[in-house]
Amino acid sequence: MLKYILLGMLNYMPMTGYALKRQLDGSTAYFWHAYHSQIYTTLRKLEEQGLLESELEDGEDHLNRRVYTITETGKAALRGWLDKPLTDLAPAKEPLLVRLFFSGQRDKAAVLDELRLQRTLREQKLALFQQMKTMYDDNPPSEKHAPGEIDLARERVFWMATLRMGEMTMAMYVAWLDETIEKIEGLEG
Amino acid sequence: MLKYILLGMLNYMPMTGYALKRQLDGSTAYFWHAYHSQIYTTLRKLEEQGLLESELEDGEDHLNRRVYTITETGKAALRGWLDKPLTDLAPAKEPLLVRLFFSGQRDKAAVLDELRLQRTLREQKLALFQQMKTMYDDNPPSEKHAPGEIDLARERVFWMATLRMGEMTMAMYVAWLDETIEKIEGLEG
DNA sequence: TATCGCATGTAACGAGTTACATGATTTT
DNA sequence: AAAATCATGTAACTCGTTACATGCGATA
Repeated sequence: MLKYILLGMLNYMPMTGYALKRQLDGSTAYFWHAYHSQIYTTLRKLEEQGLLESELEDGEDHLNRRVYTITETGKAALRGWLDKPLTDLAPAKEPLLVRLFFSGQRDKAAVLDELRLQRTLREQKLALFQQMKTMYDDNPPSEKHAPGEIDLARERVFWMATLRMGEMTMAMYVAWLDETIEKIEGLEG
Repeated sequence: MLKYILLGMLNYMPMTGYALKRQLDGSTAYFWHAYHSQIYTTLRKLEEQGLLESELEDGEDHLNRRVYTITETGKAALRGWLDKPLTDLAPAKEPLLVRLFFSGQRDKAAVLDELRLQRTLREQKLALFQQMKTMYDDNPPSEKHAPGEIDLARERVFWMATLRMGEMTMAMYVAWLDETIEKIEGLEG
């Protein structure tokens, strides 16, 4: 999956591995997280496969900045992947729910502490998403796009949809935690 | 993580790998999915580590049924894990959002088809969760539990909370899809 | 007799995580 | 002078996925 995220990002513009890491942390990390170690190795692999090309940027500073550019083959691979729709649900992986499922024999106070901490974390994320949405709304890309160029106004609709999902997910999670905390508080012991 | 799911399940009663697979598919799979191949290999590993013991059940039928039982060491490992609370958010992995993020240059109709299919799938899951909740509610475990035994009524509160999460997640997802589909329908091209 | 459900496993691969490792530049 | 940020990578490991493989018993 990371493969296509990298191709997708480099389809907007050439970038270094480091820039990609920062870019991902500020956008796709909310629905697909990756470590820098995996990013660098995947970039090398994609270059070997001919989907990317790289150049050591020898500017004034002599930092070893390797800039990756997507190739035509890479663009085709990205398009090919996007053209094959998802036909099933992604298998869920929710550590907190695993823990809660088996928490019947745990100390009630400990469970509540854990849930309340999670509530705080989710609420922080919720605030972050709301802030990001506002930032986006305040900076609309008013430029008209040239033919052949990427239509940023259109892209924004899709990016905003993922942000909105983040917002809704966190709000739902907080609501569920409130409900669950209340139910567990009602238990004896 | 699967390690603790298996320990958690076997903490209720001894079971075969096959039974565990079915058990998981009917409960924890909604927040932690696993293939049978991984279940069998993990069970072997846990036995090597002394957290489980197994016996070939030589009953009337000569099916090679290997029944796993949790050891005291296994119970301690499970408790130890449950006692260490989660202090962070699980990194998200949402393939649909990855695809949507990079779908700005895709054919509008193709994107809508994909989202509508996902809507159907989530709605089916939603109906399933609601049905499961009703089933649970109709069959309350009224037996009093003996001291030292597992309090099923209490367990149920935790199990129901995970079911409720499944329900809320799917409802939220459907609502988000409706919203998103509408926005994309409004785009030109 | 053919297929379905029960029952168990291995092998190869790919994805993802954690830890280790280095060195330059910029800011405090 | 120290700390933070920029910048890139490797190695070992664990986890997860896909495919392959087998055989019994019950049902259709």
